[in-house]
Amino acid sequence: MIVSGDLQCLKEIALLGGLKGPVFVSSQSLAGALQVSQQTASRRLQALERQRFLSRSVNPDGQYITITKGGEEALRQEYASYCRVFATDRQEFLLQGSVISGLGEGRYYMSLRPYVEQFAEKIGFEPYPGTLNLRLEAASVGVRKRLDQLAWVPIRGFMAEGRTFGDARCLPCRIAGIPCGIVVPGRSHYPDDIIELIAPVSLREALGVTDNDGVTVEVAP
Amino acid sequence: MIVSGDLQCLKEIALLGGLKGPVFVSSQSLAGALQVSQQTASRRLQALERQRFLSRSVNPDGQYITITKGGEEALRQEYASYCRVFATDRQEFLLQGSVISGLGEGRYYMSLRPYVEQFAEKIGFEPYPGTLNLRLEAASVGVRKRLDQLAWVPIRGFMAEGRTFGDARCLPCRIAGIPCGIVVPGRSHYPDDIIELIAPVSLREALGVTDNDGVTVEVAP
DNA sequence: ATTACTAGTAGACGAGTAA
DNA sequence: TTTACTCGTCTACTAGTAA
Repeated sequence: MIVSGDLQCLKEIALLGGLKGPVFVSSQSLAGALQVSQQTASRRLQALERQRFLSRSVNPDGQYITITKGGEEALRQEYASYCRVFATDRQEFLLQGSVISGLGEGRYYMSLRPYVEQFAEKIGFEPYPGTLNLRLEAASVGVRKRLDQLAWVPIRGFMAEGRTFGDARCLPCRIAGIPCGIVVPGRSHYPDDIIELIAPVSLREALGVTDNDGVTVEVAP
Repeated sequence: MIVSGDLQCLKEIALLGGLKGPVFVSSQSLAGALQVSQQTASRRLQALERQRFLSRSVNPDGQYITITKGGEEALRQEYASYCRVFATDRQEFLLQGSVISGLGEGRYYMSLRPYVEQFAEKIGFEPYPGTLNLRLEAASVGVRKRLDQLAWVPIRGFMAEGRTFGDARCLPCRIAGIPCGIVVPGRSHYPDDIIELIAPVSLREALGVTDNDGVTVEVAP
């Protein structure tokens, strides 16, 4: 097991080209890059050599360093860890739920021009006047929560007819290839297990579904 | 500057999902993963919290940990290093955005000789005094983040007229064949969806664009 | 210039333990 | 069970310096 300080040193040499061939380095310059003393850099190199992560030819005016197969292996392992951390960006989320009846509010809001225009501009389609409400499976509720980390599109509220229409946010997604959006009203705390969807068409018609039918929503950030 | 031991700890939490949301961890289990004592793991968490790389809610039976923006940035920086080490395939990135008005600061900075000379030397052109600001499409914001893994050209700050002008970095790119550069001020936390561009000519004139017009930026490392 | 030894020491470590 | 404190040990650091 390589210690993190040594690994950091090995990475620095790799950045200088130590994987492709010998690089000329002084313990002084390496110390600068690692923000440690020259002595510590020197000791790190000795340690890495002893563990056979690199090989050196030490000269009176510097040294030529090459990273060995073993060293490359150690670096690749670390690289793989970071890939796993950030590969989640391309991860796909699937939500499973069943159709329920809403209160008809969706239809009202989706007919208001200021909202419609924002959706058209920001999401890429004019929403059909009406929303599809889904009750999520228990297993999907956790997934739903993770969606909050993604890049939702903000929808601004407005004033009209003497009242205030609040902010909202929308997350683009797909159902059976149809572009949709999960819409969440701004402040009101929505139940965890209910989502409301907009689409350019009537989803009930396009999918041929009615109350209690199962639906899968795909979110691919 | 985050020390390597702390970074290793932060990475471990990221692997457990600390970037997506709170993860439940005990210092004991973390200690096992890091091959250190429970006390050391606990100390690492305190250090990371103090440096605002993560936030915690500590309970009598464990703790919920979330990695902050700052922590994610530190991890991405490390990831970027490894990407540079192992980058083999050259891929092209396309950013789509629309022209917005800046605050006129770009014009000021791009008229300062120490900056101008560095751009001329390192990027290959003298920047026109003024920058083009773009608001990125939602879909391009993710692409923008990935650009951080490429090899940006560092621009050093300087002192003049009794004040300090900060570091910056620049990534060469093209718009409609015109060589450009994306410029990001050193430390200041820039909005994710805004980029600032320099070019040897006035981009507004050369492209014939004005506010809200769409522009495509090509980055080919 | 270099590398890397010795010496002295700051600080990181794990053990024990309280809350 | 937890977290995280104190404490004693010893590692790992920097400074000085030889080759």
